Amino acid sequence: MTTQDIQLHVALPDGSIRDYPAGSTGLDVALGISEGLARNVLAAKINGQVQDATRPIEVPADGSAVTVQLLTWNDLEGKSTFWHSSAHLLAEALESLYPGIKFAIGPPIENGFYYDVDFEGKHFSQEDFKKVEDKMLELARQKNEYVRKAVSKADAIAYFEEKGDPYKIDLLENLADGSITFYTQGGFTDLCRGPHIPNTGFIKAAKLMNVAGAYWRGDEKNKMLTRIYAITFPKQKELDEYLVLLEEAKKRDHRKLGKELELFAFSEKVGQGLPLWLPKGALLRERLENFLRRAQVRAGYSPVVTPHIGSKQLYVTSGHWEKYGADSFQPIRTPEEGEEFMLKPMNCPHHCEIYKTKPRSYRDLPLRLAEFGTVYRYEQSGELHGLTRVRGFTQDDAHIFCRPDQVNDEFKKVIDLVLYVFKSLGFSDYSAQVSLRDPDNGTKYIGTDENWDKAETAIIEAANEKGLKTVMEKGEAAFYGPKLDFMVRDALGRKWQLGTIQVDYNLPERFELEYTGADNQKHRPVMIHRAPFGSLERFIAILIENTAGNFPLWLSPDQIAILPISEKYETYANDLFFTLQEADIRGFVDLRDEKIGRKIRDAEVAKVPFMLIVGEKEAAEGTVSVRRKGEGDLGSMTIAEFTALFQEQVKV
RNA sequence: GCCUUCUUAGCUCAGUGGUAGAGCACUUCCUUGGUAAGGAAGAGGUCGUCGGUUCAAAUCCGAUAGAAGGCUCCA
Repeated sequence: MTTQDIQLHVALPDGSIRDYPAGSTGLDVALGISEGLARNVLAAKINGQVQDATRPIEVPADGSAVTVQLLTWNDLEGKSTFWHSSAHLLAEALESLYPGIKFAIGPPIENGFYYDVDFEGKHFSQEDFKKVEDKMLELARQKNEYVRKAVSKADAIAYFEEKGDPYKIDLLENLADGSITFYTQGGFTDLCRGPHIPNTGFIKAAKLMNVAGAYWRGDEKNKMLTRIYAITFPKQKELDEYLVLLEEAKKRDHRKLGKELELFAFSEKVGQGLPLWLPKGALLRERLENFLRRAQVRAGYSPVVTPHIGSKQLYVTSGHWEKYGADSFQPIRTPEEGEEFMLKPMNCPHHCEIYKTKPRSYRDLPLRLAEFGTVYRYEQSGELHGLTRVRGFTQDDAHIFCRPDQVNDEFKKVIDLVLYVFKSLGFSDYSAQVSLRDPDNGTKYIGTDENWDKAETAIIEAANEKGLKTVMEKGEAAFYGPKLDFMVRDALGRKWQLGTIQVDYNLPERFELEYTGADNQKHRPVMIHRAPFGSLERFIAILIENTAGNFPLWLSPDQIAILPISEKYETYANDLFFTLQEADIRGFVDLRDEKIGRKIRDAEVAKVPFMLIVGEKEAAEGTVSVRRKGEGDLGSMTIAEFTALFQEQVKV
């Protein structure tokens, strides 16, 4: 290698600079470091841009160093490249098994990838998974290279016209000539910007996860395609581990645990999406409500109660009728007068009317009205999901009516409250999302641009001042105002909105809310809508999945189980039960004719935090033998000692 | 709402054309047992519902209800 050959300066992530001949690829760079690395390189990140590891790295005209990061399975971008290439492999397998099917898009996702396919009436279901997986692995073993080729738009269109792939042509319509590339591996060529892994041989394990319908371009007016979800791995062992992980996650599913722990149920007769809270679930709910009630008293909220129905006119005024009339249960009519009432889909209009019950002075503000308000919404049947998406649910709702100069401060106080709630319940893995309006879709919203700008600025400023790490999402706002949403994941990794805080300049206008200022003039208050839990139902669902049903002591429906060794100690057990009940400790006595081992096992399975075993010794000494769920025997102690231990652990 | 799949005892599930089965739970009896399942017996299902094909349907076909995974939606 002569000096003239060295033209490419590569800056590696560790800060070192290495020189390579012009025309070197990411793989060459890897080879220069170690052969092991070269075997594992999936793609290369060149100056921040991910590209094929097999593609020559462009030498900058000014001779400056190029930053190169070699991506492997351990990098998120390496994984997504791997899965993107796997999507092509899936398509190749499908095409060879079902010639003539049409392909739409096949992107990588968080866990794996999917490909949208038009089977044109051909049936495809889970029974076909195995042969597709086998075909994929068979093609993978051929170690076919992913070959990149730039094509003109005309040639690209001609190719897919010849092949008869209308979706690809549709995609091409929106692409600029000169930027179009094809990738070919084995016998399959796809329109694709790349990048891809070097060859199919990296893919050692493949599993189709499920099939689902998906509208072309996500528009329900378009044809529904078949979406095939799949995942691949560079090692069979990793697939096995992933499947075990999925099984574990399913055990935490709130629908499963809710049934097992007798927290809630659904009944066909009652109606879909309408949860029935069983005694234990209701207890849990009540404790959560009381927890927040106490926090809200400290934060200066005033509880209010409003009816479950409201005149349709109320919602015409608020704008909910116009925006969500079709998504609400239709109005109930009184038989004589023909008045129309709606099951309330929102509490805010009721609270606005409470505000209006008397003239308000600037001295009265902020006025914080809080209610555990149960609302009903006609959610699409296909969208209902356990407790996370239901048709009747209770919001821990409150509306803060304040002066414009109080908005920032009030908003920050609400952020504090939401974070306090999350922290108390052990939710550390949340993300904060600023949900803004979609500037291209004005008809979705009510209110003036000026008010929207004010509201959006207020949220962003308050979030920044609180040092919250936020992501901005356009088009996610409520129709009357922007939101700060707190998102948490469920056991299967799906994101749900829990807490929400919304600034609203619009409803005060619609309801003509006023207060008298220090200047003796009428002014318009600003509303902040907020719900730290969001909905009790959804919050509890996520709580169940986060804790796998092992609730903190203060929330446990049954905090103790008293387990007499035999029926001889029944009286002592019952006396103990009443004593502890006096100390506000809740639970039950297991009087079944079973051995102690059995009673312990059943209490453990029912996830009861404390087991109190009483027999001859305890009855004689006035003690209890304490066992903590998941930990085991703590030894015997007096009832007073146990009560003290309990009080220590029951604190929020 | 749309696509795919599923629905058998209280729960978890087996049973693919010849009129239903297991484990757990439940009831009764025996057992009075000291830190994760003591033993025995019993009871329990018009196989989601309605209709069709068939000599015969849990099983095949259609409709309908509910559930699951997605898509669209989500105040």
